[in-house]
Amino acid sequence: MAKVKLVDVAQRASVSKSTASQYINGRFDYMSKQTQERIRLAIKDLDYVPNPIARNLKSDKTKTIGVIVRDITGFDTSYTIRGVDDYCKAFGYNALIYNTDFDPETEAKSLEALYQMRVDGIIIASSGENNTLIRDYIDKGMPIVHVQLEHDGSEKNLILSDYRKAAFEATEYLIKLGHKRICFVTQAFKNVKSRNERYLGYVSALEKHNIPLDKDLIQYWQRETGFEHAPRSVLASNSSPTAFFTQHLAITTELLRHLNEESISIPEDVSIIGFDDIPMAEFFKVPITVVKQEPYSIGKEATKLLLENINDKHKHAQKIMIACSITERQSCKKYLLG
Amino acid sequence: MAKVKLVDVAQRASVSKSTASQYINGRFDYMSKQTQERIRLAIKDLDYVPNPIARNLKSDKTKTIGVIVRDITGFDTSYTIRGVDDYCKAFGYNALIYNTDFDPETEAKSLEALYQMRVDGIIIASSGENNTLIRDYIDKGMPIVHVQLEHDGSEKNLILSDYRKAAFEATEYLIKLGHKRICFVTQAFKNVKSRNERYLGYVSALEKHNIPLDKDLIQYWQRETGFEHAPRSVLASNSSPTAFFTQHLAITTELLRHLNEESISIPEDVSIIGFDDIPMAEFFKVPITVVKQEPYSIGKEATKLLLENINDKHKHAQKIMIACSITERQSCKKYLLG
DNA sequence: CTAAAATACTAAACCGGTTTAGTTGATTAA
DNA sequence: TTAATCAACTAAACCGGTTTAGTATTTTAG
Repeated sequence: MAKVKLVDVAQRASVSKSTASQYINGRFDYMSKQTQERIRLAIKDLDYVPNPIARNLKSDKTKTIGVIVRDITGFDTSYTIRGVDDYCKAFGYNALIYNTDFDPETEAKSLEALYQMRVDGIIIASSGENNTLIRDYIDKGMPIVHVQLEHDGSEKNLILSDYRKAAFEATEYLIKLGHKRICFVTQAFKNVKSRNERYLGYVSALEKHNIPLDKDLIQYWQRETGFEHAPRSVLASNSSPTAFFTQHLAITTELLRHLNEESISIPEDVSIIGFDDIPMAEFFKVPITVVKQEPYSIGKEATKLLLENINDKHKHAQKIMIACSITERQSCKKYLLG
Repeated sequence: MAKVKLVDVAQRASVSKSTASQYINGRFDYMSKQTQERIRLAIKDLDYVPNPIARNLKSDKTKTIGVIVRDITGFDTSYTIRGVDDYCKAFGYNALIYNTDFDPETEAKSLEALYQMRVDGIIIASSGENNTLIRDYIDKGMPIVHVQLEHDGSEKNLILSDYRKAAFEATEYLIKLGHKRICFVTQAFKNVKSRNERYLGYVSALEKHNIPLDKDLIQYWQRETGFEHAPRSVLASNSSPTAFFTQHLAITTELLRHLNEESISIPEDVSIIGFDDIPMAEFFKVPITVVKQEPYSIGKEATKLLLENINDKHKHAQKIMIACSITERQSCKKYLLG
């Protein structure tokens, strides 16, 4: 590869390495026009390209950040990454992606790998299982920005959707269509504040419209095992919901699959609104109405915040919330009965 | 951040930097057990982590590869990236993603950026507009593997789907359903061999079944301007196709949109088979039958080949083709008339 | 008993830049 | 006239490792 180094340039321009280096870095303060010209020519003639590794060694900066996500092939995730990457490139940074596949151990390993690699900072959509570990890295001086997920609330820098407001609006949207028994389908709350926020939004919409909260309408889903209670049986139960409000694309997808299998029609038999936009929804048998997040903006904002943290160590922590919006499609119908 | 360096370890273990370095690199050949133990402890006590930048400087390797794609948010592309990344991580490499958004100029810039960064190699799904440039980089010693696209055939290392076979099979699939007038919808061939290969597959299936080739059934689509002839008018023309065979997800999508708008039913009015799998196809009004590529495998194989090239300079070039498969859904029906 | 070989290390050069602390000759101010 | 200032550079240290060449001591072979 390119074997031309700074000494070669310096020699050809008949100056010292130091002067050549100054030129490369645009510090022409005490350098005659002729010298500048000579160096310029030498660089051009030799096709010289500075070695960033050597530079980084001295500066102790890598101009690289790490991004830890669950899976880059996720629809929203891929856009978050795009946002991160676009912002990075615009400021001369590179992003290294680490996929955890929802495994906290892989997450911990990724964190350590990025730390050892001495990336300048990390953006993480964390599992919540490694909170102490993450705090350790922050204490060691690694700037870290959380995205998408807030856990115990100890996160200092984070960018997320305004989950509470979004859930409130989605719930109210259904209520205004006449729905009163709305099934809220979520993953176990655990210590995930972002999930709880959605719940609070749901609850406050019910409260505003004087609809009593029915605990049986809170249904749980797990990535590994699916629904705790089959959607069919939930529909047939006493609480007999007229609408589902699913909290993740994965839940929406699995619900749709279940309903299809049971030949339960949407929106005739039950209405659905889901969190997260759906690819190619326009071609669905029933295009699903969703609460759309802004993954691209989240990626951009997260990177912006991270770079600020990297370049200004005493920047105060920030929590930024990004509005969601309802994309109305055809999975919710007016429910006229009491 | 971690300020502990090799000297600190050496000092604490009362050995020289050299010996400590040997230990770090697992060369215990001439080192007493006690010394090893002392160094081991020193590393542990000090929580020492070697600085990869310093290492790279000496080895002139970055343990990083570049990946140039059109857009990481693409469905297939995201899986290709996943394949690349998984393989990379397994061998201690990192992948840097560069999105070009189909712009040859951005592609050229990405190439240059990666070159300047001294990545160990590059995987590229190229536009075909920068072939000479790419050749220059190869000549400068940069290992480059092409994926997904073959252009003038001068590409030495490449991994792609077996387009000809796949197109043959898709066409034959339609023929066996009774279709004779199959509209082949493609981007302009230009010098893109991969597109031509598909065409050849289509043609040879027709030949095998003694169906004359009708040039009017070759229809063109462009990313910026869409269809050259509206699908509606193609259907109404003399060649009146009974099936469409679209060569890209983007084409399939736009065709679907057109047909929807014109209330042309699939598969009643016309059958469709498309290249590239479709996300969430199971929930479509009409789930589309597709020729599925294996983007994940392509990513893996490409990386495997690239790493081989990086570590064995005299490896001979390889062209690897990966089989596609038809995923039968509901967009093709038997066509019984002549 | 002695030379050769093996063991267990270390000093110093090196990777390719950046930066600090000078140096030199010309100009300016007192 | 002479010290102080300034313009235009350079030598050498430094970043944090790896590697080469070499040294001192012990063991083995003849």
